[in-house]
Amino acid sequence: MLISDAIAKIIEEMINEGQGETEIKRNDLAGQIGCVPSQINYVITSRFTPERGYIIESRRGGGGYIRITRKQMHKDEYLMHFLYAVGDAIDEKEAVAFLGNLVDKDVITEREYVLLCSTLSNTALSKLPTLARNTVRADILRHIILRLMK
Amino acid sequence: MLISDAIAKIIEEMINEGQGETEIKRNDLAGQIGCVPSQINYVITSRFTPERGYIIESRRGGGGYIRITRKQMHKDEYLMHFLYAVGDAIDEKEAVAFLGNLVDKDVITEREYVLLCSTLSNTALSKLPTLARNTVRADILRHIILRLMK
DNA sequence: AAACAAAAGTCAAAGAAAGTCAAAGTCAAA
DNA sequence: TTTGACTTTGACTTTCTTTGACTTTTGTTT
Repeated sequence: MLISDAIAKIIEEMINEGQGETEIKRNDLAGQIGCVPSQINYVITSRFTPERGYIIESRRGGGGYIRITRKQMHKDEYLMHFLYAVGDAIDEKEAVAFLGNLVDKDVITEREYVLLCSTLSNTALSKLPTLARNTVRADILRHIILRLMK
Repeated sequence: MLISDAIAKIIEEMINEGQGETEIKRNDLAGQIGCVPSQINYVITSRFTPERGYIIESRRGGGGYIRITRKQMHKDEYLMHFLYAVGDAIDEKEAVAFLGNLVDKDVITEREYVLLCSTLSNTALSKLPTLARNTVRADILRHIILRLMK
């Protein structure tokens, strides 16, 4: 398993134990795991992103910390937020992350998630050049969101 | 025998051993077989296609992989029939009719129907010229059907 | 206040995989 | 014998991860 995935798993557990919130000491955690401190940043920026519903706060210096909070939003808020956040182009990874959030918020079911993911996948859109793919995907995703807001 | 066929055979065996699913390391496999890595891609795109009931997922970079999943064909002949019936291109009206049928047969819910219709609508695909629209729609619809066969 | 120590942040280079694409080869059918 | 579908190959690109040197911010001590 990748170190980054292991780190992400540890952090997730901490967040669960802390009811949606945790505070980590970057250097300590890196020490425990046996990686360079900046890898913690990498994991946070690549996996605990706003699109996936996390908020990051931190402080340097003595008594410094990194706080990670899982965002609690309400359905309509989420949908509105997503509608804007989608933009006019979006890649598969990001789109899947958005839909994953909707599952977490019980806006869609796990099954709907799987089905909708398949409609947005690169392979489903493989006939299109990458650029067009991302704009068409954004169009489809926006349609989905609009439907859900009805 | 063609190298590509040999590769396909190996992959098939791996899928069988893995109960319908396997994860390959492209470079390793190419090394074992003694072909260039990109030939693995060729084999996958030419033989493990969605039309034949395979789903491909992959990741680049460290810890990268290619995952191939086979959908059990025999499981639902009804869907199988649909898969072929979709064809290369399909207009919105026809696609909606297909999905409607799935609702009638209780394969999908009314809500799933509405959501999926929105992903196949002309407005969602409005950026594409009519011709491309119908082929992309067919691709998406086939992906949906494959997912349902899981 | 100045200096020092203790965090966290930034960034770019190097490494590890997979993806893309087009040129060239093969081979059977027309 | 030309054509066209399918295959093989490899150069180049893109994505994701790991690492470490350097910077910035904050708290503590003199």
